[in-house]
Amino acid sequence: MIKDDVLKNIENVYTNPSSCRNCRMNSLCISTSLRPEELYKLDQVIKRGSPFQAQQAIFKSGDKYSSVYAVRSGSVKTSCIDADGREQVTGFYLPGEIFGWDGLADNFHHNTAVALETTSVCEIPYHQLELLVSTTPPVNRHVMKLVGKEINADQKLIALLAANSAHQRLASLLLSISARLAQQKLSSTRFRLPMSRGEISNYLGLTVETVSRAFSYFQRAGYLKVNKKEIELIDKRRLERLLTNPEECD
Amino acid sequence: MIKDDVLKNIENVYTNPSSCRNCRMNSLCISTSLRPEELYKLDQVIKRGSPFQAQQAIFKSGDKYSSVYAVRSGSVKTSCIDADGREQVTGFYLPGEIFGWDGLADNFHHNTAVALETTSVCEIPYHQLELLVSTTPPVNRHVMKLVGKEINADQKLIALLAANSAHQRLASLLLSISARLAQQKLSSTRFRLPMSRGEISNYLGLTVETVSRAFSYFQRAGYLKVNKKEIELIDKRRLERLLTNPEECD
DNA sequence: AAATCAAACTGATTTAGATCAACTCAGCGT
DNA sequence: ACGCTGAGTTGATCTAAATCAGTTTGATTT
Repeated sequence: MIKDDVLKNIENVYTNPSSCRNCRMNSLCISTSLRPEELYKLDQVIKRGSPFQAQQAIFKSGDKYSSVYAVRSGSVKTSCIDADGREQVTGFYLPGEIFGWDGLADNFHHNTAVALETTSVCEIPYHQLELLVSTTPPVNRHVMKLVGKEINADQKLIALLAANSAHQRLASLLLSISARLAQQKLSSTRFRLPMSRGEISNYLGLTVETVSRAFSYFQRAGYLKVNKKEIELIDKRRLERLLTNPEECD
Repeated sequence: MIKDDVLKNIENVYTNPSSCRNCRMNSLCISTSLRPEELYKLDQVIKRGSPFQAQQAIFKSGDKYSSVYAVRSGSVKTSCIDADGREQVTGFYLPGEIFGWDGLADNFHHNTAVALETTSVCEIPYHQLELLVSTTPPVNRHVMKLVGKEINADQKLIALLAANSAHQRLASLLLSISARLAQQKLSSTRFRLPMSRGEISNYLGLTVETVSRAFSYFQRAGYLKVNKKEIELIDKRRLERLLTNPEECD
């Protein structure tokens, strides 16, 4: 019977280690709060390709928009080319996070997405997701939530860039990464930054020198320890206070 | 008969001056590219309240998210309160444009929306829109397009704030407003800015003094004429060149 | 292990825009 | 017709971050 077949597949969802059901990321990702039937449908639609190498593009600006992506392991930056032809980093994505909504408006990507290290992603073909959305209201609600998160993240960055000092911007990025790692039950105090100083400074609207000096200052002030990309947050409390206060310098 | 009733209502869509069908904005707004039946359903759902006065809030940060809004006439700013308690303007919305997606992620508004002048809006109750989305694929596609536009606009602003000078930022805002007015078949060279210098400078991550000086510089350089909020763009070409070039000063 | 090269750090100097301080001007109420 | 208020402009000064100019480190090649 067809019905038996479906049931057997639903069972697979429970045992297949690469299914959404068993994915370590599922609490953040697209499958959150879906019921088994919905999860099964989603699982059917997701493509799990081979990993991307560091610096490899997942999609490029101008590409036809066909999918959104969830980071499974590794990390990704998205960037666009602005009016004067320079790259502008618009986001960093860690495991469990979704990227690729930038093609929604006109079916072409405006961003380029690049793996920052060896990275595997789940590809969710947008056309399929659209079908799922229109037949399964909880999926619709969840997709809108994810898109909403992207909007809120972008607006948070706007506020950061418009009104905060170099120290505040870097502190904010470090605390954001820390909090996002915590959500994945990873250490929020010791971690390795997947991106270069150049990528950080570009994202924060600063120069590499300023970012480098900010790291040195934070270390001197005892807020953290840096060794290249290795970070240990020592006094998170004071970093947080930096964000709200006009900054008591040196 | 019920069917006759429906037909009669569809007819009303054609004659009722406040229906989406007859709205001057409909080429930009949510009703674009919808077929008569879909348009009719949308029309049924939209609330058209009495206009808001200047400075009046349409929704406030923390409000339960229940609707998105289309500007019918007038204009709106959205802003949020950032970490250190100061206001940060995140967007300006002109006739035909949609705002209010900031509540999508968690059903609470993160922004406050305020009328910049006497403004009338169409309110689209989100729950109803959600129903419409799940029963009418073209509506779904259109809603995703609109949300995508918001994401792209936010990312464009990120790039502007991260990498552009004061002159470039102001030029970019003026050209953006000009282009958006043109879409409404309004003059793209002579217009009245609905927002104050303070709101412009906040949005662009600058001070009022810097914005004021930039206006004066543009006028001296013959790019435009300013009289308080009245703007006449004289040399749009050169303003555009400002955005791409490292800026040939004075 | 010497040579090459890029990323990151640090110091000296410059500068765009912030800050501080007047001043102008258009309402607006009395 | 009067000051009063707040938005906007302009000028003088200050400063955070950019720019310019090395230096250090570490990875990769030979």
